[in-house]
Amino acid sequence: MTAGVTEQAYLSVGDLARASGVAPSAVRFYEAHGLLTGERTAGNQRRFREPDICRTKIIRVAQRVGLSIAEVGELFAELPAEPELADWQRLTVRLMTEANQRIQQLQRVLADIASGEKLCELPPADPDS
Amino acid sequence: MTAGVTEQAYLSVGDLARASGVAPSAVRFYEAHGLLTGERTAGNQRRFREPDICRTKIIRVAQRVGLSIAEVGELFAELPAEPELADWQRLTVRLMTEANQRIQQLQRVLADIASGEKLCELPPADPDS
DNA sequence: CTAGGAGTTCAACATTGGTTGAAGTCAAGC
DNA sequence: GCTTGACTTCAACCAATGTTGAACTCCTAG
Repeated sequence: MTAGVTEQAYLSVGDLARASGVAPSAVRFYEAHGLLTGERTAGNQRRFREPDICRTKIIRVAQRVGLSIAEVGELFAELPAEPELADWQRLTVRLMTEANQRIQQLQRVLADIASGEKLCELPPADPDS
Repeated sequence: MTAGVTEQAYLSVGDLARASGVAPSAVRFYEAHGLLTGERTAGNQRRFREPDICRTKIIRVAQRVGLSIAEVGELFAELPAEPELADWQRLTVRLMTEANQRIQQLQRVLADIASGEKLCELPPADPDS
């Protein structure tokens, strides 16, 4: 542990990983892809802030929705430097919209399957034989 | 074209690809992974049958549902050697069930996001300060 | 001050679902 | 019987999403 998380608002890679339920390697990966922005200590170690726990959890949720890392990046790109509650809320609304769209896509697939005799005609009983 | 598809029920890779809307390389890929089973001509070329159009279309639909190639393989493994209408229907029912499960998963994600203050506590206003 | 856990970078590997290219073969029409 | 397009195999490559390992540094407690 880097420091009592409750005392200081600084999180090492491991702290953030534990707090948000991902592997440390994933945290580094997300930072490398611009989803998280770490400051560095004099000794070149990453130090995150509590909102990064939020960001990391959002990444996981967004992935469950079906977004790629790049898409999460676009989402995060709309956040201001110091996001406020309203900003996070807008983001979650966008996520929910996305989720609903994926649901609708699946429902279209369902409809396609249901009308599926068109997809899969069995050899249509040659009228000549 | 290998032969008038209407005259003979034999399909080359290209015939099957055109008929089911995938690339020839994808057809070979599916065969290599056991989703399609081709006979061979004396000259070592693949020859498919009309039900393989059906199988190929099902592969695409299953992928839209979110199944992996391996999962489609398991699905196909339950088909008898000469599937009848009822067999195909059971398969499509399974696919629709799968699709519904994915929809439910997305709805759980939606619920998780909606209850999302838990996910993303903003710095919770330290009571000591 | 030193040991040991946690951090660093970088490269390689893994998986999924194919595509692409090279080098060579088949088949069908003229 | 030859040309031409479609076929064959095999290996390499692509993108996404990380994980793993090697080699090395940091930092904190004792």
